[in-house]
Amino acid sequence: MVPMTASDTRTRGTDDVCCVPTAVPGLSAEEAARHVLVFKALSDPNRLRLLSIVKAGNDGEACVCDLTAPLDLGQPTVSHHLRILVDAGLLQREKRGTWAFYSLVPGSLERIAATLSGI
Amino acid sequence: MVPMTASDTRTRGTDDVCCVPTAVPGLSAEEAARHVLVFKALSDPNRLRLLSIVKAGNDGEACVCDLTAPLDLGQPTVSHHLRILVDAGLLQREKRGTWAFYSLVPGSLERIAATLSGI
DNA sequence: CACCTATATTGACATCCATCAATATTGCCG
DNA sequence: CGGCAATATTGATGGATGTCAATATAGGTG
Repeated sequence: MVPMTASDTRTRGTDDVCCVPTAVPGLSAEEAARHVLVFKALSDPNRLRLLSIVKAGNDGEACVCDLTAPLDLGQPTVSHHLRILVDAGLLQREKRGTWAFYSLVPGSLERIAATLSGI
Repeated sequence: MVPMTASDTRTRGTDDVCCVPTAVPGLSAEEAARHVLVFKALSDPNRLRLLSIVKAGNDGEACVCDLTAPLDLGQPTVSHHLRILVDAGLLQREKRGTWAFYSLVPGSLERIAATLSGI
């Protein structure tokens, strides 16, 4: 194998060399672990639908009982998903009387889009 | 409980009613299932780091042997993650000689950002 | 062809996660 | 206070997933 340093800027082709670590390490393990929390929250189809329904709801909010029927899921499961979305910073909860109303955290989706660019 | 139709535009408060399905159903189950594939691919810290290293690599590409060491993972595991990223449409693979070079699919991150807005 | 290197695939295993049933909590109303 | 309605929590369970060891494939070189 031909030796090749990290500062070598040649494009590597078939007859060239490989396995030269780049100078830029990319995302650290800590940054990656932080970013992944949001994507994990988005990694369930029912949670995507929850976000969608909440966003489309009256005044941009919806209560749990609005969300159980369209998803064909039990109430505890919906509460579970909502908790994950709140923990990820995507939804916020406001209790009014017996009901809990969920709404999008302003700017949260835009913040995720920015995270994507920074990857 | 006070009856309330779906076309009622009042804001629901403590002394009001709940459980009125919205006219707009939000994301369908099929759309959600399709969108979730990409977010699942982004839901692993090592895969985020792979994307980051590939993007920062020389000519925006990197081969598998560039990726094994910084992640402290075995080569089969790295290949496994790369496959998931390719299947999700985030990376593309080009084989040159013995080596396989991976690079970002142009516009893929921007497309995900657009997906987020459409949720 | 024989051998080596880089990458991919397979199988096994431990862990995580979505879901539900059952139960607890909270708040309203009589 | 007693009861009811809405939501949250807990425990259990089946299925998905990340990881590795072992093996297979493909391409280059002698």
